[in-house]
Amino acid sequence: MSTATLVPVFAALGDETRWSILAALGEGDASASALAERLPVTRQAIAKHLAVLAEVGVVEPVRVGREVRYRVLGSELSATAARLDAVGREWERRLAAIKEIAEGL
Amino acid sequence: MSTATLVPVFAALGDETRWSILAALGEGDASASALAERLPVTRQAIAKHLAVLAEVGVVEPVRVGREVRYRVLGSELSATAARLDAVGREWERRLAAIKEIAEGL
DNA sequence: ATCACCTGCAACTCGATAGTTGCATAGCAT
DNA sequence: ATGCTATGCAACTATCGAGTTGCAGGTGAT
Repeated sequence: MSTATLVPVFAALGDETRWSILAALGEGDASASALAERLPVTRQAIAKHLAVLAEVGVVEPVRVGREVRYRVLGSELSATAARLDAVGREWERRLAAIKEIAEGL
Repeated sequence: MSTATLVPVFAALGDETRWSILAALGEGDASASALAERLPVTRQAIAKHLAVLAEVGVVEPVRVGREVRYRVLGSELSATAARLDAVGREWERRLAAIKEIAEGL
């Protein structure tokens, strides 16, 4: 995956409310309505957040009868982390190389 | 570090312009003015972005005479990646445990 | 000393988005 | 069939943030 698709994931993860939703989902799959009972925001707001999270693949909708439960995809977070780590290491490598050139080694 | 400090980092990384700034800095430290010559935004906009990035520790200001150059701290990105990976793995672990209980194993 | 250049601060515009309320729709249960 | 509950869609508000212009203050060089 390219960094172009990486940025929206970070944008999605850059919101406290979404993390509280993810934290709640960490205790088991839940629907927007169920989450709304535990969080201080309305169901519609949560539904929007879930849509954002689903869009970037951090969360996955699962139909159960008439309700739609959401599941956290921790593997996606780890995959994103792996890409970020690669970027960080690459930058370290390049700057180290530049530093060496600057020092005339 | 807690996830409370993690969120602002993701918010900072959830912007394309900031990534273009980071990419430019990857070719060597540079000041806001220098970056403004290479990017399609004004110096002040870049200065704001650099302030955001510095605030979360992704970038570091270095005074060189009358100018302020910025350096990317790739290690910070890797550290953030490590924390995100830990969160992702923890979620996978918890959901796997819940699944086992649900299946009566 | 003066000029050129870089940084810093403030005020403003504007688009995106978090959040709300209201209503319509659809599926389960009795 | 009817009522309860869940989702979906739409319109609206308000706040936040990205970007701009303008100007003041500092620091280096000649």
